[in-house]
Amino acid sequence: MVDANAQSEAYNAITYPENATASYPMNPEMIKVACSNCNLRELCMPVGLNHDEMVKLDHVVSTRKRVKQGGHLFSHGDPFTTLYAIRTGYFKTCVNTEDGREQVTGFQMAGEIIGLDGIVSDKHNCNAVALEDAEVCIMPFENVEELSREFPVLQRHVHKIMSREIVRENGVMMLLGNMRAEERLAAFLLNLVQRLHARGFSQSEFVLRMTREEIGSYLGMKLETVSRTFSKFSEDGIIEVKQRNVKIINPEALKQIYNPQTCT
Amino acid sequence: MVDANAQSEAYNAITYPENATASYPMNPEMIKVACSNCNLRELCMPVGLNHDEMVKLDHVVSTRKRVKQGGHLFSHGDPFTTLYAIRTGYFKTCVNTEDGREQVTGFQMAGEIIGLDGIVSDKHNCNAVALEDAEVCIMPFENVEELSREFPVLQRHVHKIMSREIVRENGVMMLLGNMRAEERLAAFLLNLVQRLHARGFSQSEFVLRMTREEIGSYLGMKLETVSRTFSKFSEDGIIEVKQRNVKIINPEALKQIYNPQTCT
DNA sequence: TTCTCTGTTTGATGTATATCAATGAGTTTT
DNA sequence: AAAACTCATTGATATACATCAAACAGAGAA
Repeated sequence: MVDANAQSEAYNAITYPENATASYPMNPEMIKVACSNCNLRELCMPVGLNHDEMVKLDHVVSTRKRVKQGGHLFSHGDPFTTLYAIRTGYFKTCVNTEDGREQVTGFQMAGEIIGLDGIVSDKHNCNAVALEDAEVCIMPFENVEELSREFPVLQRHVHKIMSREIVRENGVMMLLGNMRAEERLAAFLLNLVQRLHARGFSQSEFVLRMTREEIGSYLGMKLETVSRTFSKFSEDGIIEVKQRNVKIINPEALKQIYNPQTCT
Repeated sequence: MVDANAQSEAYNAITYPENATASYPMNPEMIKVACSNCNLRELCMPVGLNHDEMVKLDHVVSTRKRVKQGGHLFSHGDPFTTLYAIRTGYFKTCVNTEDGREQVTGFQMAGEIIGLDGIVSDKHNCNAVALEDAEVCIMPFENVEELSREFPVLQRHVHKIMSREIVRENGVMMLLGNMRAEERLAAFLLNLVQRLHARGFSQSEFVLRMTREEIGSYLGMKLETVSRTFSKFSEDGIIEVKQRNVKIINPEALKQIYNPQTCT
């Protein structure tokens, strides 16, 4: 029903120098990189730069780094030095209570920026875990700030990224505080499909990268409730679900269930 | 048991030119202002600036504005042009669903910055409502960005403020997604008292500026549950409550109830 | 193939919190 | 001072979701 690998591999096709790792013998996971010919540019970098500016911007990103499925890009308490732009793969960010409860605070995909939580205290305040083998661009925050002072358009872009994250979290608070299970899951699916569509994927079919438990953690419900709500949607003919393969049959019905907040 | 007005009036004592409003005849709510002698400086501005830098920073803040209790500092959809630093009074920020449900996304007090939600789309994405008569400093975002490019210390400060908001919201997501009513209220009270203490108020006694319903909206529970939980804490000898007056008798017990996340 | 493991689905039952309802306390208006 | 209003408290009952439990499905490993 859905090609399980299409989402990831579309971006694995990006080329970079074959000998890149050779210049960083101490860390084979580090890879040299240039934004100016990255096809995710519009997703993670400001638009409307001239050639000179693009060349300078290349210096923001120093190298790349690979993270295996289940691996931590960073963990709570790690010193913060850099932001990361996701190139391929999916991540979750999460915080934990002392007694081991986990709250997923977001799912991130290609082109999205991760690590903003670390700026305030120079330490990361959450964990970033790869949901599948992933590759990120390393953007040392010193560089970002330095170039931001030089390029107002980059400065504005950085501010917008942070503001977008604040607004996104406002929306999650609304979900968690005011909405019922069906509304939460509808909102989640609509958001996911919208972001995938912006990356050139189908508006209707996709593969979930996370478990029912992780979805539940994000949406403040138990995995059984997530599963039951999927089944309910399926019985109602709104979606087709088979394990992690999802096909949206009736997006309008989903939108109706998710009484959309005026603030989106 | 608690002096209901102390919190507000402590900051009303700040002086500013008596004839300030006269220079803005078109809008008597606008008041000229200087940060360099504002006693909230350390709360809303970076520390470690020399005299010249301070003078320049004064230009970030153009004027002040008063908002009456219940008045909107800004509303969802309003064009975004400026950040606001709260000088006196308390605010809530909230978002609404189409069908009228409200989610309070935060309570803000003196020295805190409000309006970051507007940067991403040049429109405000939430409402800011004064919980009591309030006064804010207007900081046109153009000015903030311009001076940020000039002063790395201000730039870093702005980034930290935005990052802090992201981390705060992560914590609220944890509350809403994983915690029970008692844990939520304990966390809320501890956070409030900590912020008030940082402003020179008592660590134990304070006056709530918001209704049970607003607390409930913030914490994802109904006003009756908020009230019952207050009563429970009171019966257990952890706090004393009378209407909006709260006295914390046993802060350790509160901390124990609020199984603190490792991420704070 | 069969075994094992992890993740998913579905059913039966329990519970924290919501809902409905009435009373009470403070504050402002008349 | 009484009336009218908003906000808070408390009780009785309802319910959405959690919890407990068992079966099931797909992916690797032996």
